[in-house]
Amino acid sequence: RWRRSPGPILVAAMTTSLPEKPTLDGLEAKWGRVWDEEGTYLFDRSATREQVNSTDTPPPTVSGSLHVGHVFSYTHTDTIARFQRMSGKKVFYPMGWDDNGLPTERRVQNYFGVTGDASLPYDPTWQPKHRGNAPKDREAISRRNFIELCEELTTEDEKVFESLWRRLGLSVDWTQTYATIDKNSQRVSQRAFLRMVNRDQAYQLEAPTLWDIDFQTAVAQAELEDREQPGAYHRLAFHGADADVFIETTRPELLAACVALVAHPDDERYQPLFGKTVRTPLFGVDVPVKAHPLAQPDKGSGIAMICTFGDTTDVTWWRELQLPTRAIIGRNGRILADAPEGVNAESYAHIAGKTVKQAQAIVVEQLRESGELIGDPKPITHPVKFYEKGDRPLEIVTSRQWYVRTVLDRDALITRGREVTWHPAYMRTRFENWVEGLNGDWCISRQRFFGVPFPVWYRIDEHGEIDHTDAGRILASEESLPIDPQSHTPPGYTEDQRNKPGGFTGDPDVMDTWATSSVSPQIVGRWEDDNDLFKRVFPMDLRPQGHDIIRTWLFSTVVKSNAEHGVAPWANAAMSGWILDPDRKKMSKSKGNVVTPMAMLEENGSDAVRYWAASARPGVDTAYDTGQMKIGRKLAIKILNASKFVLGITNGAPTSITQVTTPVDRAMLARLSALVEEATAAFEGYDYARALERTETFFWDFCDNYVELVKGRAYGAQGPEAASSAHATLSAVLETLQRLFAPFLPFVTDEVWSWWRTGSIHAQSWPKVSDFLVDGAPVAADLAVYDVAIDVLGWVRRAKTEAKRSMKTAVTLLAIIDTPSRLASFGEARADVCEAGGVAEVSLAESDVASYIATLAAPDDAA
RNA sequence: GGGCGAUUAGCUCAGUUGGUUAGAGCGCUUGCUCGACACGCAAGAGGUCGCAGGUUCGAAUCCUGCAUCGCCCACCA
Repeated sequence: RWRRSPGPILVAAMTTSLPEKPTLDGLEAKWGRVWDEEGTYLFDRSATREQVNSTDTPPPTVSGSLHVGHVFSYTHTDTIARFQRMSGKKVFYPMGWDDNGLPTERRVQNYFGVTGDASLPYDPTWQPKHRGNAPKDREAISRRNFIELCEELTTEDEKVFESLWRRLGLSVDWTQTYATIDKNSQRVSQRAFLRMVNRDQAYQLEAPTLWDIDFQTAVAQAELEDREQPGAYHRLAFHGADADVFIETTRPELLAACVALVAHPDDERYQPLFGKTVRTPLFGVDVPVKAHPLAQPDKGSGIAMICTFGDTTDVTWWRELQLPTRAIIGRNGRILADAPEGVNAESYAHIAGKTVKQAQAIVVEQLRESGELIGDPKPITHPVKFYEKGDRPLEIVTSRQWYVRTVLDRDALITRGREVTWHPAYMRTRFENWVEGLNGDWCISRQRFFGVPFPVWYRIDEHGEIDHTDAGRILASEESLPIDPQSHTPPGYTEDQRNKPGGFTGDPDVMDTWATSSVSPQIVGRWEDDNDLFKRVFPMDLRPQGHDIIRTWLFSTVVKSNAEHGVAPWANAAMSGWILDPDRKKMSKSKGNVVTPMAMLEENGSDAVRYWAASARPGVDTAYDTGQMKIGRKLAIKILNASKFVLGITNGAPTSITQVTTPVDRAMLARLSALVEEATAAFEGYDYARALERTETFFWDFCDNYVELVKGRAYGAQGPEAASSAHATLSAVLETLQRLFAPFLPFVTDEVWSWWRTGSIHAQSWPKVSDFLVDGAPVAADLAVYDVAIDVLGWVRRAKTEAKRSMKTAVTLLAIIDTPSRLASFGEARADVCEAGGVAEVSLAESDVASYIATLAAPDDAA
């Protein structure tokens, strides 16, 4: 088999030798190392705010499993960061690790087989007995031992994440990393908290709170989700002075906690009862009948029992109607041991200590016996509130918690949201829906171990009572942060006064994970610790995140920024979509269809995976699609081969677009300029997918049509000047395409760039329309020359294909019938078309309708 | 109950202010080893643009209603 090798002259003139057989293998390791060594992505902190583009990178939960969705959305952000960098911005692109909160605690519990117990003393010599595969029965250890394990494990997890991100080619500045539990983050969270307390934007309150009985902590409205659950309407008889009143309830076990009945003020059926009392069945408590507009006449019997507390409506009624409290559910979800005052102790004794579920069965049985249950319970399914990570329904218990004001600031928060440009724009509606639907302030305290503590102590009076009032509260000074009130001593006290009468006690709670994540811009910008840096990066340019956490992370960040700075925290918020199974269902672990990201990268190559991710338009849910990755891989290989070929012809020699003289080449240059304009506009609108798609389409056309068209001329078939025009055009297009692809395919583009240029392509400038001006003006070009040339070349190809003949078959005569204008355009490209198509002779004829007749050489002639 | 998306070829999706025969890739069919690339090249088949009305010279695109799917929110006795 004959194959021509590159001539010695070409090789000698090469600035860099081209590989004989280019490959994608090993590019991730090779270029990842170079970028790291050369500091390609380091932030230049001497830049002013105007010169900076800053990204508020989402800190992934390191204790969670690595998911394909991470790779997907972080790639989107990376393409934008790379575009900004090439556009001349000093890019501030940090990386955070969310090692805060419950996911970490859970993972530590399972991994080491331990459980935290605040009552145990710290044991510095203690060592875990298990690492992975820990048994179910867990060893209780002190809070501090537990936290040490959290830190140990998250450090390991962070390494796994970082290696994945590097492999994926994120252009993160790896000197700018943070963890949501590190000292800096703790200091920023605590400082932001203290300032909100001092401005009365945060406050402590003992009140009914949504409570997870398994995690034994308060949870916030934002962490709730509804789940359809089976239940049943139980019709109960309350005893009035004249007659029984019937209510329907799904929670008969709360009967002992009933404090009133309520009906709508306009409900004539119950108006006579308002102001009177009725006696509860079984427990024999006299409760008032009240009127309230929230009561719905068409629901159940139209009159409801108010318990403390069955749901959030109960809390509203209880507060607005100023009802007494008769709590019966404890923090562990079991019925309290002692009956509330006035409740029949004998009946109560049956349910004391039982779970809610057990208590319900017992109460129903007792009601049945007493005849106060009317008929059989009617089964229904209804939505019940759950903590999003929980397994049992939430209860409402009274507890002391810290809150951040949000309800009163609704208007300001909406305004802040409108200062942000949303991508896609309709996502803003979700934010506004959420803000408008707020029904309480944001509860930020959690009764957990691993998290940022509240920098607060409380005085203990001489009777041993903790003083939670303003006077009794001791706030840490900002200079002392971060502090842990469990191990640090407040000013004016000594450690031996801890938890003693006349002494002090530390706030036992930690902040909700979102209370820390919500200051991510302040954390990465080192607010108050390095205000010189902060003012160069804040407010930030971009918050990328998933649309599922608009009500949590996005919302809470706006709350904090509004409270502290009075501005929106960023100019743009870009929402990425979900990753779905190939069958369009949301990917889930339980279905066993989760692909590990590292395996995905290794199998397909990072550029290919990035191509798949970047092909999805902003905010759109996307199927996991290896087919799309294969296309990306083919594209990357094509870039290798096309670059090798073009550089083989042009020698990699420097060229100038002033050498572009041939009409076909001028048309190509004009098209290239239009591409740059379009790709730039797309990127500026955060539509990376569009920029990629346009560039890709252009590239394949360039390879299949333009290169084929000018190949002969580039080899010198039409003389040196015509060849030089082709060389200059090929070089300009190749260089521009390499740059345009760089944000998407960073590995292969830096590889091909290195074949003929020095420095990383990622440090080069993004192409500009002004790059294609000659003497200050766009290149004079007739775009039709290229279009007609490609049309005619297509006809020649079709004729050969339809005849099932090889593309090298000669065309003895090509008759072109077309409009005068197109025939004229063809004349400008005639030599290239004939060369590329193997056309010996052309005849032209005018007509309004384009057509052609191609006469192919006889098969024998080909030989 | 309120809101937001989506619905275009077998599959995954473009279609940017309404404008000539609706596009791409994958898959499929038929061919082709021309001086880069078989992880390639060429050509081809394949769609009444969810349904029903309306506006317009002209609608995948604008308006109204409906259907299906998905998501967000909701005080759910």
